[in-house]
Amino acid sequence: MKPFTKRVVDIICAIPKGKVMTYGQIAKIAGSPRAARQVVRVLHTLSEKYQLPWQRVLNSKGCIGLTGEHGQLQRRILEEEGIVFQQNGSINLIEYGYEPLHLMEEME
DNA sequence: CGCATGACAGTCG
DNA sequence: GCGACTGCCATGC
Repeated sequence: MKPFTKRVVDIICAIPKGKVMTYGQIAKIAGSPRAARQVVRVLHTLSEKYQLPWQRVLNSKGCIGLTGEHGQLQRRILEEEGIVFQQNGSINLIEYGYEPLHLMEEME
């Protein structure tokens, strides 16, 4: 596990219940502002090996990237977490977006 | 070792 | 505000 990947995992695990984060946000905090793709890969790779809260990770549009059954499942889980979806099918990042500022302080 | 890819993001028209 | 293009970086073949 590379440092970046580990960092991403740590950040994702740090997301509290009822909050969500975007791939770009996670990537930026992890140390690579342009590594949203790697965050995606980490989720794909580790979500089945570890118990990562992948359902709390969304894209910059505040919407789930999946449209299949996994997407439906993710949406259902988020609703269980207390998150309310908007009529456009996305989530209000202003309210549910999680900003782990304490992690950024450690970076400094 | 080089090419292709990916649950994305940011910018441009 | 939305659709198309490009950038990024690790992983897989």
